[in-house]
Amino acid sequence: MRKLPRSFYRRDSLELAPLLLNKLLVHGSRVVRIVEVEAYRGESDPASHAYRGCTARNATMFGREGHLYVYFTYGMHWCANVVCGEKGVARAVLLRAAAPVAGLAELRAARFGSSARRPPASQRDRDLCSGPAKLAQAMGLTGEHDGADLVLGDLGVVLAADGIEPPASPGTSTRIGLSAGTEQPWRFFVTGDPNVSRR
DNA sequence: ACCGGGATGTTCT
DNA sequence: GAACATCCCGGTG
Repeated sequence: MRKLPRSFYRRDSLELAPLLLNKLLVHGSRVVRIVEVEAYRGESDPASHAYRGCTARNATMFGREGHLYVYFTYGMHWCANVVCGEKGVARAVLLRAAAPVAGLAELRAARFGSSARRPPASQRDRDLCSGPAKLAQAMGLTGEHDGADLVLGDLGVVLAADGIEPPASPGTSTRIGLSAGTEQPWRFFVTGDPNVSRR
């Protein structure tokens, strides 16, 4: 398991997004393998939080590459992005889904509660991280992790590579859940992985 | 299986 | 006041 250097993040979000597939996201003892992402491209992208410039909410997106951008939405959900590009240029990749790898008990507790009873059919492993807010909830990522440096491992959050390469031909589609910028095929996913979010 | 609506509160117009 | 990079549950077929 090899932590990714700063230079890995020094690319445009469109280039970084498919490279994030099959990378490991680590938070303490919890480890997941990223299987679905979306690229966002700042000022030129009407779907991006940075489309109308830098605000208190999206400031991390304009900051240094290799940091987490975590935002709050729909009054109850957190979503996590990886900031890339160069400082001052708002580029980020939304982490949309992942496969559980380690720390399954903690992932389940964070998503479904710590009750010891047998989970119902809806509480399957593929429901742990099969969406951006589910992924953040399972991994325990909230506003306190906004701005965390993945290269330094701030707050125990790290991005790492193991033996698994990104897919040579990832699946692609338009981005999900938007009302603008819906034309660009800037969603990338590991074809056939059961943890990829469903439409 | 699919579809519709409610939850819940921050951010920006 | 509206929108929101979402999710869950309960309806119906």
